[in-house]
Amino acid sequence: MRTVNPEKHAARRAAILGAAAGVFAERGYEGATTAAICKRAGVGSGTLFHYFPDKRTVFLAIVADDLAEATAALERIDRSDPAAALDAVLDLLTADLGDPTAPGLAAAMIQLAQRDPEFAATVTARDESTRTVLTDLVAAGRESGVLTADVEPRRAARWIVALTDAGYLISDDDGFDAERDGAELRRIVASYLGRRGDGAR
Amino acid sequence: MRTVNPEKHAARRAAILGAAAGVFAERGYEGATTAAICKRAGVGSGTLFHYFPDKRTVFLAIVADDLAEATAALERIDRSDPAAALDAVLDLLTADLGDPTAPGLAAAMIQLAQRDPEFAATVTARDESTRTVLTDLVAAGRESGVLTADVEPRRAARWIVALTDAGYLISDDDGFDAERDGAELRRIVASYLGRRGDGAR
DNA sequence: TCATTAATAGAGTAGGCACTACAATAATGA
DNA sequence: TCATTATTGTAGTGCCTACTCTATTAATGA
Repeated sequence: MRTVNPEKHAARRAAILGAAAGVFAERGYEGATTAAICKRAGVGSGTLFHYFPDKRTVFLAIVADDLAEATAALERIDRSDPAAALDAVLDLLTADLGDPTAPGLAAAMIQLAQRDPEFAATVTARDESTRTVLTDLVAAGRESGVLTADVEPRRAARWIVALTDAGYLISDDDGFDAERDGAELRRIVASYLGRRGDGAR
Repeated sequence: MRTVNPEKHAARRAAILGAAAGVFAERGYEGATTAAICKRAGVGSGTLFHYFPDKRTVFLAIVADDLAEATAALERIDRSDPAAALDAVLDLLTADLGDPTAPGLAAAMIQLAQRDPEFAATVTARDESTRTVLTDLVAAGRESGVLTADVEPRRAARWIVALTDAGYLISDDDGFDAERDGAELRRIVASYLGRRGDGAR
C-alpha cells in the first residue's frame, strides 16, 4: 500500500502555483505556456497535469488561494474602532505594493475574467469580501463622526478598492516608491472620506 | 498606371483597427487571433497582412493612434484658468468611461507592456503627455490658491491618471454608472487637491 | 481601351500549443 | 523485503496559430 502524503503534495502544489503566478504575470494568461510554468517550477508536464487538470484550473487556483488568504486576514481585523480598522484594511490592500509581479497578475486576471464567467465570479468574490467590510466601516465611521464626507458607503468602498488597484497598476512606473506612494494613497482616501484630525493617518 | 487612394486606404485601415480593438479587448493580446480580427473586420487574412506586417504592429497602431488623438485633444485645452483646465482634462480622461471595451483593452495593454519594451514606451508616452499637463496645472492651481492641499504636483498628477485608469478597470462592474461614478471620481480628485469652493466641481 | 499595379481573398505551411500515453521511479504499509 | 500505487519525466499527438503565396479583381492614368 501507499497513501498520499498531504504535506509533500501541498508543497509541490504551492511550488507550481508560485511559478505559475510569475509566468502569468509576465506573459498574461494566454501568453503563459504550460511549458514555461513547468520549467520555472522545475517539474515535467506530466507532474503539472497530475496536480491540475488544465491550465485554466491552475490560474483559478492561484486566485482562489489568494481569496481564501485575503478573507482570513480580513476576518482577523478588530472592527470595534472604525478608524483603526480602516487603517488595517488599507494595510492589507497595500501590502504587496512592492511586488513587481502584481500589476501583470492583475492584468491577467482582468483579461481572463473578461470571457470566463466562472473565473470572473471568483475574482468578484475576492473584491466583494473587501468591499463589504469597507462598506460597513465607512458607514460606521460616518455615524461615529470620524468621517465627515457625504459619501455613499457602498460606492465609496468600491472606489477605495479601485484606488488601491490603481496603485498596483502604476507600481512598475519609474519613480514609484512603495512607501511614499502608499502614504499618498492613504492621504487620498483620508481626504475623500473627510477624515477628521489626522490628514494622512 | 495606378496610384494609391489615401482615403480608401485610411478607411480600410481604420476598419481593421476598430475590429482589432474589440477583439483585443475581449480576448487579450495573445488570446486575440488574427482570424477573429479578419472575420470581424470582414476582410481576408491577406488584406490584414497587406495593411500591417504582423499582429503586434496592429496593436501598436491602436495605441499610437489613440496617443495622437489624446495629445491633440490635450493641446486644444485652454490653460489660462487652472481650475477650468483641470476640469477639461478630467473630462477627457473620463470620456470613455461608458465604453464596455475599455477595461479589456486596458488590461491587454498592461499585459503586452509587461514584456515588450517598445510597446511599453508607447503606452508610457500616452500617459506621460497627460501627466505633464496635469503637473503644470496642479502647480499653477496651488500657486493661484485654488488648490490648497500640500501635494507634490508630479506625484499628484500620476495618481490622478492612475485613478482614472482604475475607473476604467471597474467600469464593467455591476452597479457601475458612468455618470455617477465619473462624478465620484471628480469628488475624489477635488478633495485630494484641496480644491476650494465647489467640493465636487 | 488597355497596360499597370494596388487591393483583396483564400488556401496553404511551418511551428508551437495544451494536453496525453506510458514507462520508470520511489515511497509507503504489511 | 515485497507488493502496491502515488508520483514523476519524456516523447509524443493533433489542433490551432501567425503569417505567406499566389491567383484574381478592379481602379487608375494614358
